[in-house]
Amino acid sequence: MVSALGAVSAPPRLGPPLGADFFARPVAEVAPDLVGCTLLVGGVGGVVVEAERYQEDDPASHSFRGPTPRAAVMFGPPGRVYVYRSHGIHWCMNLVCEAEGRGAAVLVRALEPVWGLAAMRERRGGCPDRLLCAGPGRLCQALGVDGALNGALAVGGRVAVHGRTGPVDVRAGPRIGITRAVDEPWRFGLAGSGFLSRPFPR
DNA sequence: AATATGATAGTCT
DNA sequence: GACTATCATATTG
Repeated sequence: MVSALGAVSAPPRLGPPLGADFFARPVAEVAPDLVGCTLLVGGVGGVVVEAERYQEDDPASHSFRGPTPRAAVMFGPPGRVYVYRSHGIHWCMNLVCEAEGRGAAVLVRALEPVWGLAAMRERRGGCPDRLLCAGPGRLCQALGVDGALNGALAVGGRVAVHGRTGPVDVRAGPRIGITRAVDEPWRFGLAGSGFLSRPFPR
């Protein structure tokens, strides 16, 4: 399918539902692998076009200082959702990776909106479609994600992740909005997507 | 197009 | 008391 933007667009079908085993791997593998997968919350969502990797020995990660009350979910079992509030205003959504006891997760930064467009447009107040889910705070608003979802399963039920339906060209670059470990190329994105929070340099 | 700024509240030092 | 894994709007070139 070709979107109105002419950008890479997802087929209107779902790959196989992913189980906890997908997330029970090193976050260095899961983060790039997640690009091209489909994230649904209550049947609303789309294709992951941008994600960032965070891990325990990473000074930019909430898990860096150990399992504080906020970061506890990051140290829990893989395949769960870690939601935190950013700058007092926005919610941000992560998918917990690696074995229980390891503080690793992938921040979902942008989706290509595909399913539940009407609901997303309403929640986002009628902004242009390419900005519906272009950023971690924006996509949480579009999908109706808030703190109540923190710790919930992401492998069935209200939150589900489905595998890719075709080949994917993944780019890597430095993460956004952090002040430590700024040079680590741990942001991954779908090459050429028009739904990124920011483009990747050529 | 690039950069600046204010909103706003939880978390950690 | 300082610092955010942000976003929308405003301003400047």
